[in-house]
Amino acid sequence: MKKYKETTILDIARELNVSKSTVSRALKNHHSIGAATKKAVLDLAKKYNYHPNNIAYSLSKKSTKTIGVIVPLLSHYYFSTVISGIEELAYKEGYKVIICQSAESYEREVIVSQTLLSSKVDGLIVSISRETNNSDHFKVYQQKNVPLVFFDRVCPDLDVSSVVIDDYQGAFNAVEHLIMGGKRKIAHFAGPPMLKISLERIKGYKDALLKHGIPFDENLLIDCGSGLEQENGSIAAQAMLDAGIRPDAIFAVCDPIAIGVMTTLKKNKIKIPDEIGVVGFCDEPIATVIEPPLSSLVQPAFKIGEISVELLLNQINSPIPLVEKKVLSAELKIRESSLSSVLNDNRI
Amino acid sequence: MKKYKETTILDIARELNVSKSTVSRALKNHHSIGAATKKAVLDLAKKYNYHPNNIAYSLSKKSTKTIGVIVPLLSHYYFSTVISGIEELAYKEGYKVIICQSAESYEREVIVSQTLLSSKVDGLIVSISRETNNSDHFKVYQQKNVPLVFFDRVCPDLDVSSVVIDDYQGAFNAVEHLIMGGKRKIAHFAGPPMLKISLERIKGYKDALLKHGIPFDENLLIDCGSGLEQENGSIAAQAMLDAGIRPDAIFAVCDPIAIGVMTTLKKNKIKIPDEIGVVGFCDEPIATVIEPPLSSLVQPAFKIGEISVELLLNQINSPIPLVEKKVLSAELKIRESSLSSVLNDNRI
DNA sequence: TATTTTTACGCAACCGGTTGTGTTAAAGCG
DNA sequence: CGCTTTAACACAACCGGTTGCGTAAAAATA
Repeated sequence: MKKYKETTILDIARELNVSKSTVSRALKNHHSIGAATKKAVLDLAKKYNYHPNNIAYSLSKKSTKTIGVIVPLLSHYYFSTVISGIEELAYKEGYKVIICQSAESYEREVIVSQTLLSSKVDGLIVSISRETNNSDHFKVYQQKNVPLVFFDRVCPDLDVSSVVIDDYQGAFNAVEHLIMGGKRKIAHFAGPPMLKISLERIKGYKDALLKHGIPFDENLLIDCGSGLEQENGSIAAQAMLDAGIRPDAIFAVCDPIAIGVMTTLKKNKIKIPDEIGVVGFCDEPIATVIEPPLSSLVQPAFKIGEISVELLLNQINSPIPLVEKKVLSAELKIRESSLSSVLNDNRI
Repeated sequence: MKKYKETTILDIARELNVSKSTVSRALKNHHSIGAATKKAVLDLAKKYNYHPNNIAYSLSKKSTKTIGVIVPLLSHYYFSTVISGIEELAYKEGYKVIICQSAESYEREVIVSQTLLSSKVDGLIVSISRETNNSDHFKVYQQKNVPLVFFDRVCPDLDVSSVVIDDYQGAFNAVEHLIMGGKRKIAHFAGPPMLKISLERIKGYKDALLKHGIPFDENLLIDCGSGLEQENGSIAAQAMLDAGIRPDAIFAVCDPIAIGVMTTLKKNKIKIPDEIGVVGFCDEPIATVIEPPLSSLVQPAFKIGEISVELLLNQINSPIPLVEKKVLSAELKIRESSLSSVLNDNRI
């Protein structure tokens, strides 16, 4: 499309027989500009529908007033909620937000992080893809002193600000809740070992068993493959049943997996929660809709977004490098899927 | 954070005793640069970890190679899928994507559209908020000749490129399907009248009734308030039941509403689909998980995203203004929620 | 060998803002 | 009334790239 000639500061200056700097200053109400001049400039700006050129501004100020965000997938309720939290605070502080998805691909993550770097974002908020096991593309940020905050999924080898939830404690509580309900043979459908959160949740699972004197059984630690989707849960659950493994409860690394597990269990006419209780992680909206409603660990997603921005701004405004790590706790929301009928009998 | 001195094209030029332009051209493999010089430049660029400054590039080229996207909410599976489609094609064509949400707020939509304009996006793809009934903020785009594409939710008073699905036909098919299943007293839970899609779906609903000789009943056209969330559906459904209105089928303007309706029906011990059949619109993933699985109209969301980019690029590359309107059809996915037991008897 | 091409690169303007440093005339001061 | 302030604005450099045009030397051609 043929380009439209934007009216610039210079156009206004010429028409008013003043200098560029005068117009620039008039536009931002600088004190050293006469009232009459100011009015003339403002009027003309309105008349010509003047819009400042952010690009030029950014180039001269060396700041874009923009923060970049990279998430694995937008289509997860959790991530889109975090983003809402990020936007809320960012806009309030006069920052724009550029959102990118890595689509759970390491390669794509590298590309968008470089693009964002070249676009000179003032800071970056990231939750890494599940494939990512190299952090060189983020080290460049550190090298160039551009503020970085990780949330939820962090790079274990990077010492940067982060806000995560206490996966260990969350997992521990979930499993203990199942034990309290009289469950003894509790399986864990685990996430990709690449992600620290997977490992933390496994640890919480094991420690809860340990605390209650239940020996850890290798066969009950189920690998869901590389995916975190419903399908992976379904397949893994069927495989488990086919292998003759029959737990009395399942703690899944995330809700989609839990949902997949539940559909498979129902298909196999296994009663939830009586025969097998289920607990998920994340509390996606779907958890309340499935039958029976799924117990899950609620993560304060919106707050995580806000805190991420807060930590980022702290870095942006700090004269020296800053590293802050926040840990929030996930709250166990008990619904029917884990409400064993023996619950009351076994409660301590 | 104290700013890190980025190495620029000029730094490299000085160290090599060549001019800026030579370095610039060497970096992009221009033919008029000697092989030795090229290599020297590339080597030094790598050594200093040079990253081109996109801001400067954009300023001089008057093109940011960026397309803006505004959606009402990221947390809807439909929208995030459209975005994936947009990103896919955009990246392939060398464009970056900036995603913003209006949060279904007119005010926020105006702000982000202005921000995007100042950021000099090369084009904008929009699905408007449900509050929006003024299009001045988009007219500025037209005025400045920056390409615009609407998808799904369009501004009725703007003559611009758009890609929408055939809401009328979709609704018609859904309702006819219910009629074929023997349903006669079919209610429609409608969307906000601000949105054209709501009106189209109402029209399809009415015409399907008409075709099959069923008189339209005002009382069966239910207003869900301004929201499109599950809660709105629940409330409206309960209100309907409380008013003594008892249809034998419900066609909901979207899946969340349908889900809300279903939960209320189930709470009232009404059997789905035997007593009341339900059909939604959008085919969110949740539709397959709820019990019984929800019949819905599948929108080719990913494709809608791709086509939006295609239409946008057509404009960007066209010497003259261009307006193309694409209409895709939604496919009815029949699941249990609308599979009336009398289906076979009544089929024509 | 004289002349034309080609190769390889430099110069400087330009994109649209911001900002430190003048400069001039009016106002304030003792 | 002479001198210092202050108000109001102009100049020009700068941010980091791109690009049209000019030019000198080397290569090709006549």
